[in-house]
Formats: sequence, structure tokens, C-alpha cells
Amino acid sequence: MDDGYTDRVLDLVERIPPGRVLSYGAVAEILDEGGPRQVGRVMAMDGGAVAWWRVVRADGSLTAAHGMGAQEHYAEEGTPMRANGHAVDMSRALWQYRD
DNA sequence: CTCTTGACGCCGG
DNA sequence: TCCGGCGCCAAGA
Repeated sequence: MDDGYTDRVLDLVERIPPGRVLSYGAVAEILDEGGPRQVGRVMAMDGGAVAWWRVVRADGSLTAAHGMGAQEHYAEEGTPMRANGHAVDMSRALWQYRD
């Protein structure tokens, strides 16, 4: 199977600096292939091997899988959170990727 | 080959 | 703000 895509996704996620995040769509855009759903699939399969908590939805909100301790990581990394605390402040936490 | 489903995203109402 | 619809791509039944 094509683990190439999986590797590229996981590699990018590993490159996300602590305290920063990327959205599923952003990952797809940076890799310039697949889409948000493909990224989500990869994370669902092998996301456990990387910093899965650094990948959130486009609006900064979290998903079911993020509830298992992601907030602990955010607090530890000092990730900017929205007032409610159940979503990331995208305007500040979104990683400005550049190659 | 078709239909459903999903760690998604954007637009309306 | 909350909800629903449609588009998106790939995998499984």
C-alpha cells in the first residue's frame, strides 16, 4: 500500500513545534495532495505514533480523540486556547509553515 | 461498480 | 450560535 502519503503526513506532524498546531486541511495544503479527510484517516490509523494533539479542526475545535489528554499537552506546551478551553486559538496557535 | 462512512471544511439559514 | 447541506477523497461492504 501507499505508505508514502502516510509518511509525509506523519513527518509533517512531527515537525509541528510545541505550542503550535495545524488543521487537517492545512496539512493537506502543505503536502499539496489528498484532502482533510485523508489526513484524518492517516491520523486515525497511525496518529498515535506522533503528536496527534497538534492537529485540530480548521476552526480550532477538537475532535472526539482529542479529549483523551490533548488539553494536558496544550497546557504543558503553552498552546494558546480560546476562552472556553475546549478549542485552540487558531489566530495565535496556527503554525506558519514555510519550507 | 455503487453506497456508506469518516480525527474535515465552507456556506447558508 | 446551532444545524443542515454539499463537496471533498479514500477505504470497506
